[in-house]
Amino acid sequence: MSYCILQIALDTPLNSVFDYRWPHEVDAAPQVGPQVGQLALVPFGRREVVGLIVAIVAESDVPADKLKNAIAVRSQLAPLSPQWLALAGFAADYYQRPLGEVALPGLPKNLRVPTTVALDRALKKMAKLPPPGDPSPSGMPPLNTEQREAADAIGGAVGFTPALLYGVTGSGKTEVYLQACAQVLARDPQAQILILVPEINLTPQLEGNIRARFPGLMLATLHSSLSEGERMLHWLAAHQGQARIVLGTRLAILASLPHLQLIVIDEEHDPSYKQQEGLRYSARDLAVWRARQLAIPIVLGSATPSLESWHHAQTGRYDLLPLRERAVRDAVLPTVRLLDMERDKPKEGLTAGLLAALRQRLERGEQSLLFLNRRGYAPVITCEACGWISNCTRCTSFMVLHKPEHRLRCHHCSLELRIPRHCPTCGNVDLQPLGRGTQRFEEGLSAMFPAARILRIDADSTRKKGSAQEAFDTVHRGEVDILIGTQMVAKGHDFKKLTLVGILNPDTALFSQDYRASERLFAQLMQVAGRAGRAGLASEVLIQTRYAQHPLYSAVVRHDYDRFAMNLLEERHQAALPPYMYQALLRAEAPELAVAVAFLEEARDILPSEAVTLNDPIPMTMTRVYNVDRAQLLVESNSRPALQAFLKEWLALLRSMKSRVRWSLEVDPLDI
DNA sequence: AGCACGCCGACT
DNA sequence: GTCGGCGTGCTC
Repeated sequence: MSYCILQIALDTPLNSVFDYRWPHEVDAAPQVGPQVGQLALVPFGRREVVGLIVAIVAESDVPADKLKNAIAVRSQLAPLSPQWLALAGFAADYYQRPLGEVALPGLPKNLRVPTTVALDRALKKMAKLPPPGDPSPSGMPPLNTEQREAADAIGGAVGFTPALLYGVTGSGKTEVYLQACAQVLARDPQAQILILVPEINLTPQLEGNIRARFPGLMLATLHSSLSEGERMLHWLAAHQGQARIVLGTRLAILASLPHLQLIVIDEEHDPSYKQQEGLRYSARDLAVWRARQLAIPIVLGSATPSLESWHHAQTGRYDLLPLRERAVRDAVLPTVRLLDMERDKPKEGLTAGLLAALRQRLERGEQSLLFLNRRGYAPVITCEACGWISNCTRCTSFMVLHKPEHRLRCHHCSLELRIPRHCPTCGNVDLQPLGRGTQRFEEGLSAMFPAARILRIDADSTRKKGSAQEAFDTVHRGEVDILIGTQMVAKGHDFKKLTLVGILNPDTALFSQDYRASERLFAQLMQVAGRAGRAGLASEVLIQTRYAQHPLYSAVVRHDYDRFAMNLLEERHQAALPPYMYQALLRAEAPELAVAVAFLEEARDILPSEAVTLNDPIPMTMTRVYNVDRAQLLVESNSRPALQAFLKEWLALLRSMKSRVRWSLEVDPLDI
């Protein structure tokens, strides 16, 4: 009996692999032993955990008395492919995290427990499933010329071919995806396709469309609201090649797909492709890397592409596939008009122009949507006598007035208070709400349109599970005249009777510290505007603004993304910002701001570099959240490899500082 | 990150 | 006298 050494990546912040002994017969055939890419159960400290075998070697540098034996190898499961391991390895390197922290959390939880009962049960179930089936599509609608060209370009592409499918709402992007998929599936009887969407609950119709188009194929979905049992089955279906199409959210980019031939990223500009905690990866960027590595085509679709992708399309790195015609039957671009709040003074926050438009829709029995990214009744209450305002005691933010619940609520730490009867500092009983949220608009509208059926949809009104769906169903059944909502109503849903979209207070994003705010605002306005005019009825988008001359709004009015993007890219170029600059952000948090800043100052000076610029630490805009102060340090370079090389060395030094300050690094940050 | 050990305050 | 606070130290 001799042994080999398994090098195993574990889900721990420790930046290394761990060596374990694996006993084996000296002349055992090599294929019966453990293989790279398999999972293994190992003792780790006082626990038993599942890790990933990343290498098998003869000797270990670890002292023999420290080496333990691996307990078991999950040999019933085919190993993850070298390509998959390379993807995880790239993500780990690029985002500067240990391999195990990247590779393991993406696997179904039931694969990572000491027992194999769930795995064995799932494998048995999968074995009973009928074979993959017939890839032939049912009912292919005719395409217009542009759609045909785009579908053929994607479906017929050979090798790494990144393409940006640029088309407004209603230009028929989905049909292009589906017909490109049909070509790929028909060509290779094993081909698998990965389709990513921003949020799966918002695109239930896409799943339906795919199932209807490819009735004989197995489709697997991967997203966070699956049960553990479902997740295991769907993951296995992808891993074993049975699922020919995998539809998922950003986490699906790490799915094991041994025969992947095409990747589709729908709404590629959507910020939810960026993970906002833990490993802060961009599923879109990893997808492009994965496509390059596998030498397969990838299509990024959007009506308002991210500037990064647009830039690549302009410079020829991506093929630009424009859809400029309206292909969807009855789809009409809405007319966008600006309502100048300086001239048309609002009443209850609503201009005369918007009120008239609402009245008209009520008379015609059509629906209206009012969009406002601010929930609650008023963002703050104040005492006019002494100037007191409702600050949160734990955060650098205001306590938001929630009138129906009779509460002041902090949206950052969820602190709740009863509404004070009088001013806490001077005793004045006359406390005034300042500004307007969805609840206040709802109240004002009810008073002005007592006969109208008004529904508010925001995080507060849909707290109960299933209540959001119920609310949307009510709108779809036509039982709502005026819908008022946040973010939540901006995506996905097509309301057939909706002919008016009012945008209530978009101006704040125009002057944000965050240089990406205007890019996001434009995308968001175009997206909400797309909710109207889906059923051939002439429809209008009205934007209430104090800055009616602002070029962003003129671009929205003209539906002119091209020009808007061109100007924005020019600005970014002048100001040396992404996509002309590569960034990373070091964040630190501590009970005292000074401690966090001191840590960042030390970090700034620890590794002098020519190729990267380390800016001075600054407190975050929202400095304090839940009694913790946060600050950040921006690292920039015009060379991605230089930035990467610097970060690797820098992080090793930071880790060795052994500071008590909690810190984290984000590569390619979206919010600054 | 877990999960231990370890040494000082308010409870049955 | 114990339960438990979270400081710090380790994981092949």
